[in-house]
Amino acid sequence: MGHALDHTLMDILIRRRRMQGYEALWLPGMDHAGIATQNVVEKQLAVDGKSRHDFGRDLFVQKVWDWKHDSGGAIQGQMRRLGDSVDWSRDRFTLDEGLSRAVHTIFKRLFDDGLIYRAERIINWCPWCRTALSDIEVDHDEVPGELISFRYGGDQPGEDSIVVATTRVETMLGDTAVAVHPDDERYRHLIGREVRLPIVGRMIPIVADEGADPTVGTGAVKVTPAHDPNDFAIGQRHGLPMPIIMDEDGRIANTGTRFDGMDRFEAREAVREELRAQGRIVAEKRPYVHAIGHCSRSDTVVEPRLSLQWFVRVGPLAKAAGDAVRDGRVLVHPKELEPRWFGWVDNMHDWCISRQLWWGHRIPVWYGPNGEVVCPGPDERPPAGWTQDEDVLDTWFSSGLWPFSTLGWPEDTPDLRRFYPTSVLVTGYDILFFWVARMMMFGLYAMGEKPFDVVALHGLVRDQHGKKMSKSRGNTVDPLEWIDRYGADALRFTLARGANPGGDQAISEEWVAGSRNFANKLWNATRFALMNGADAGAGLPAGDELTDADRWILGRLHAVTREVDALLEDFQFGKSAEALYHFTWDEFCDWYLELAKVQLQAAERTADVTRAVLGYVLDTLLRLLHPFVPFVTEALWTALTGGESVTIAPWPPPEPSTVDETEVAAQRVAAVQKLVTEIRRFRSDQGIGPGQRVAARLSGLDTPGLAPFDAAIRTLARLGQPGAALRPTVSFEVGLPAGTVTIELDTSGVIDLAAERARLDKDLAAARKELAGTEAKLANPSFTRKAPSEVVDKIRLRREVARADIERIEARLGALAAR
RNA sequence: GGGCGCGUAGCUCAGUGGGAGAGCACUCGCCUUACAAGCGAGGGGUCGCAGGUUCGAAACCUGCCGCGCCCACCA
Repeated sequence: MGHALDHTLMDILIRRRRMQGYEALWLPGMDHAGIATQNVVEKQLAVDGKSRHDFGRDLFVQKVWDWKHDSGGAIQGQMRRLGDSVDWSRDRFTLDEGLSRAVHTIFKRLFDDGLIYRAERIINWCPWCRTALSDIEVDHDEVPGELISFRYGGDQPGEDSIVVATTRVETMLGDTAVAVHPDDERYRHLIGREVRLPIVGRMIPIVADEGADPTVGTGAVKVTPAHDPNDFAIGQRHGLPMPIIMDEDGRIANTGTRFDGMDRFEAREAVREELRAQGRIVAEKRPYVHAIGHCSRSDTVVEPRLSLQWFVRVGPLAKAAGDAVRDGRVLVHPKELEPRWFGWVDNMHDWCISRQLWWGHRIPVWYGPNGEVVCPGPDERPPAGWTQDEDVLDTWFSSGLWPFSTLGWPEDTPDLRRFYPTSVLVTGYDILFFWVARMMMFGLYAMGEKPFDVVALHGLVRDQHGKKMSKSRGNTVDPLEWIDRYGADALRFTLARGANPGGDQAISEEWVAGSRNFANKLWNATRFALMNGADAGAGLPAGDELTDADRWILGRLHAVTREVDALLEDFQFGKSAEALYHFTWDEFCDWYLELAKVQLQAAERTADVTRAVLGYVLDTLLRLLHPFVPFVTEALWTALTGGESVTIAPWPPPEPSTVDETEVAAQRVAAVQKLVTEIRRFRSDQGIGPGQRVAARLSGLDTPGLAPFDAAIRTLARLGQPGAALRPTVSFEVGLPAGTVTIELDTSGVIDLAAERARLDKDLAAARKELAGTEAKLANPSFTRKAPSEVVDKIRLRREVARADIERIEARLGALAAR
């Protein structure tokens, strides 16, 4: 689902840019783990004579790298599960040639610059995948374990002894020292002496090392240099032996004890019990909850292990990646995620890039018969008889090349010159370090320039309760199922609507159904417009021919256009989708279309103007919605305009057209909405059926300028014309900012007095509350003195409205009581 | 241990100094000639708790409680 989100957001940006006249290039790629993602390159279309129409579909170039074969860990995992029935031999697969060349090229450059080296280090080893892992491929989870304290030495009376503690007892088989802090008075007398290592029987020294923290545990720490990063550092400082006591599968090995061949967890218990039998255990804490590393792929507990691996010296690369954001060349959006970026690039360990997998880009280093090590270039041949390193590269090593290798690097291609650096990378924040950081480091290093201007990060797609989707939880959904049921547009609109920068989104089938309903609404609205001769080619009529309703919807349309423009420039997908949703449904469909129905019945010229406005608004609206709802808008827009495709239609310009007086029009329409809603409310409270047309006299329409809306109000509120013989049995008033309208109805003598009283009581209570609130504020001298005058004026107006409402409602209630 | 963030309607979430909002869910009434995947009306919130700043706080500050994520070689 995350892939669907990437694609959706990216495609929204792309479609808008193309409609704006940019040449936009979308570079999707399948990375090793099957994560689909993409990048966009956009450049203002240059002066090569192409009109906007010329670059319709065929300039929408997509380069799809089929990297899915390059999936070391994932395929390795599958192989294990499938067993040996599949032929997984290395030469059954081929790597993309261009990518291999790019990988080789950058490896050599880094190698020659001394930024790649081979060394014996403690690395994270996954005994299940049987490979080294980089730091970020390890997840730290809290698990209940045990903390065992036990005694070394002291076998004979008077013999030196020292108590150490560990959660991994079995590692004691590889201990080569015990370390204490040099200033620790408790152990000063022991420094330089030796104790006998239980079970194994070797004598090991007690060394003084700053790395031992006197405040932790007993202050004495056992040292297993080959199986713990701290201990490795201590071992290096003191020149200790570093025996490896575990094989690649995580079994005890080469200790010369009976534990050899035993799985590490099995050995943990066995060694503990052996120590217990020897009476050495002085304390046991269980459960002892502590964070331990798990392989992010197989969830196996990772084992720190001394081994010979290849590393990237990340110092200068990470510094450059941090600086690019620090000095503003690259924008991390939203900005709140910047600290996360800096925290990482500024404290990065060297990157272990060698993997002991059978699939992937092999490390381009050859070894000679006398220990020579060379890295020949892609076009060079290693000396005959030399052998290539068996290890392959971390998948993220090749992924990091993506922004430029997809454009042809290392060749100097026109694409590369034109489109690098790219404009924006859209991806989830969960991949910031894995991938974005690699691209930044390699882009800055290989190209000498940032790979993108903006990193626009979105969040994770979660289930309807905000829980992370996972196979084990069983709450994953297949986007294709929803697409089958509700359409691709519905899924896309849902994802776009929920996408707030850097924020996770909960998604459920109900949301998708709601989006489907929206698309359906849009469809029906357009159908209605077409049935009534909406004319998108007529152009906008002159201002003085427009009704207030026309002016209002046009003003709103232009406001929404500007709003959506601004929001999309800021990657606010959710808010732009929301703005379009509400404009379409709540304003265009619910009100303008209803008002238009009346105008279409009016004089011929008025009807024609309405048809032109309908065409104009829908044409614009469909173009605005196109990036969000591409398929439906394509069908509707081509039907409406007869144009070739909305994908190559121009994006609506932000400038409002020659519509004036929208402010007055907006006020009048707002008054109509209030009036109609109040009449409907009265009807509803009185139990007058929606289909029942009731004759009514409206008075007071002139003052708020609503006289032209008389027919519209009657249609919307289902009121009939008052015949000469109308004898109103009931009347009520609606207070509007610019005047009060009185409605007199003939309800054939039937009126639900209790309901009417309840309605008025409720209004009265609200008005009294409003009056009390506003009066309290205005009675406060510091408010009138310190608050801005426009705020004070607004409160005064509200107070006056409340007073008028109360007076009117109380009079009505009084009249009611008299009956 | 460090960093970031979140607690607003039943659920999922917007709102970030001046009248508490959306979608879905819920109640009532409607097959009203674009749409029942719909229309109309309505109910529902001490905006986590406590202080503070301010004329005014859901919003800004401090503390507390609860939750989440990322980073981290503490035995």
